[in-house]
Amino acid sequence: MLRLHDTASREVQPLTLRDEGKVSMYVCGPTVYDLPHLGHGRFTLVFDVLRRYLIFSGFEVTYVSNITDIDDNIIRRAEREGRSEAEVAKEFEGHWWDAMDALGVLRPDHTPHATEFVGSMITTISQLLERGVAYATSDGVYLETTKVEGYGLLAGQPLDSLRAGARVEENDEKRSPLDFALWKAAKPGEPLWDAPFGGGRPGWHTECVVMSLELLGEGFDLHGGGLDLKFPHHENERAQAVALGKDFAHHWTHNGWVMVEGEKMSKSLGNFTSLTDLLASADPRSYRLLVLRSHYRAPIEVTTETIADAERGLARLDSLARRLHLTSPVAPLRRSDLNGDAAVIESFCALMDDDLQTPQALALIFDLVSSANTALDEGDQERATMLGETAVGLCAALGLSVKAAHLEIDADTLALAEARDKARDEKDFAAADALRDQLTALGWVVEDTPDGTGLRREE
RNA sequence: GGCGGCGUGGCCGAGUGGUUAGGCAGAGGCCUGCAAAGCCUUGUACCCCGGUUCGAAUCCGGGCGCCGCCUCCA
Repeated sequence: MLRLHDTASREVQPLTLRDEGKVSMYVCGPTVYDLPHLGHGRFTLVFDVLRRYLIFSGFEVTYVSNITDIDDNIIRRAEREGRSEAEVAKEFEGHWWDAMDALGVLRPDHTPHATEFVGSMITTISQLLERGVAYATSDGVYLETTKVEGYGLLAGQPLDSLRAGARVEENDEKRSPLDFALWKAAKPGEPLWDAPFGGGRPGWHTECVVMSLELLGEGFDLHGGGLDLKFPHHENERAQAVALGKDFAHHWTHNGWVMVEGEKMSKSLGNFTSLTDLLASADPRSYRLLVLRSHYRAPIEVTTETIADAERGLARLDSLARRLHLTSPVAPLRRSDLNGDAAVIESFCALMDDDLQTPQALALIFDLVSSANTALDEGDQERATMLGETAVGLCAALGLSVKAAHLEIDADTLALAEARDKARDEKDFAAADALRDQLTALGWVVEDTPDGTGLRREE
């Protein structure tokens, strides 16, 4: 069974399952008020890899990831741009899915929107009030964290230090600085939902508890997100579940940060902060490779150099796929459907089962690439294909597709290639080289193959 | 202030008490008409100072440097 780092215990632990063979996971999604950034890209890739690997391992996975479509940032933007919150949310949710599709991140099985669950949230908040663990103030409803058993578990810090660092707010009705809003009373002009405790909107931490419990049920297996969510967001989700007397997530996993050349993130330095920009200017697969190349809990450095480096690594994979005419499966691959080098697949799984050691798993794949190329050079087509299929299959297990597909080549280009073959046959190398130059100028990379001039697009 | 992480060869980035990570880039060679792709070979690496040990980059102590969280930012 897969062993994964658990934030609550701060140890790598077996992922125990509520239902045998089935994994239920909830990953906190975006608040859609702006374009997705690199951090969004990383966490979605990390958990996409986890999900795909679980599927590869034969589990039936239910993956839930929410869209927060109402919050202060959305309200501010809507106000600034003179349009509705729903319009803002819709626009940026569109950008979100565009980016996810480009990254090859599988769509969640369920994508709850906060605004669809306000009724359930109101019910939940009422229950917390009834239980005496929440209280109303003039500006909303708060959870009384001091009444929650084990508050601070995920933060991993003594409550005193959390308290010491808590922001001093103008609201002195809060009984503890750590208490957080379950419900925010609407100010004039703000969108609101009616509730017994006054019109307003839900606080951020409430939606994920309500939606995860409603869609996955009590005691679901895994809750994930970026490192920054562990406190206060996940801490506060957990606090509500505990206060409700409900069994919440059994395993907490958080991924590390994205660094962009220290703190400088200006576009003038050539750094990417918007995922949308990155995806437009580089092969989207390069970001997945970059993410896989370091451990999911380690910080990663994203620069134009590291992206370019990953793109060249990709070229090596593509090149093998091209030599062997292999293509990646479209649907998530299962181990039982992969025929290949059994020993290597076994090693791969052992690495992945040990807290997702993707860097070593990649090393294994690149070793396969070398072996397959060697076999090809030695004329052992059968062995080369077996090794190549293993490599492509393991890439698929990580969600990394290879690009061997033959491109549509227009008639003019084809004519140039044929003319070059003819010139080469006639040993007219000056003419052949001139034709190659022409093709290069058109953006093609010319590679000689046993079948004559081979063409591929320059990346 | 409290808590936590990190410092590996030109770059990125794993790992480990003694044995080749891997990728990219570089050098040499093979293949090729020449290239491209591929293959082979190659690289004095582990922040500093002590200590433990037969042996430490890996363990312990100290130092230096960098970073994050403690603020509804993934």
